[in-house]
Amino acid sequence: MGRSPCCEKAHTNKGAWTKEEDDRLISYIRAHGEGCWRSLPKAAGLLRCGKSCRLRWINYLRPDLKRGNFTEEEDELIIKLHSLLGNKWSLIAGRLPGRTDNEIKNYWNTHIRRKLLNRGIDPATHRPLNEAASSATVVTVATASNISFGKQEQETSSSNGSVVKGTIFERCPDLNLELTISPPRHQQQHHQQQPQKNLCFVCSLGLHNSKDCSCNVASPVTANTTAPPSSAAAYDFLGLKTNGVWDCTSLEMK
DNA sequence: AACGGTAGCAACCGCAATGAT
DNA sequence: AATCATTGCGGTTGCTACCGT
Repeated sequence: MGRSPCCEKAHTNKGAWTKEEDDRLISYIRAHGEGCWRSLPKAAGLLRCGKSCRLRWINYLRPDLKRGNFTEEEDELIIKLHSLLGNKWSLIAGRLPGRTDNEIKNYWNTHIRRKLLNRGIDPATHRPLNEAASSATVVTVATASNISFGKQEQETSSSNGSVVKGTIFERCPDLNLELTISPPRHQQQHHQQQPQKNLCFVCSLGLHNSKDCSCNVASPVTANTTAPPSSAAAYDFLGLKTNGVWDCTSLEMK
């Protein structure tokens, strides 16, 4: 038994959005807020499916979007986050205020991939191209070994391709690339006003009191973040192990 | 000026995850 | 626990603008 279609395709528009459709969607969401995407098109008088409305709003009509070129800092941040998270575009987007997952994904595919290739780096593995080619090991986007927990790891690659430590950090030593746990976008808006402590990567993952902590912040970041007891759990938390109760998606509190 | 190739980006599609019943 | 509905994500497609010949 197949899934029911998300909308009556025969009665929906497709393709580029018109100014009038945009206006209708904006005014409806301003009046009623986001959500109920399935019923929104009918209520807003749009001949679009809910998914299309959601995509249009999230990617282009949201008022908090930052349009325009990516800065060099954003470039490097995306590269770093991609090395940690892989193609988790929504998570990466969560670390770049005003940028959307779709925008970052497109930017990655059109600009950053080429940029990395020009540097001689495999955009998929973030390792040198010649080395990536010779390595028999499939290196997932975020090997546990290239996460720095506030310590400068200087180990270089081994011949079997198992370990490359700190390569990205060495390339961009000035960049503050610490990940922080954050709620989804709509929740972020409520929390953005609150001042945030400067947390190290370990604490940002909820691993407080860890021996790897470099910022010595003892209390949890948020009340509903349960901290795994060790840095090994951080690897799980990032989805670096296979059976993930702790996987990348857990970075967003639902 | 015309044409073909390429790059960039908006939008769609299918699937997985999550929530509700 | 099972099923269905809905939402969200990532991969892919297709259109348009730009550039070189």
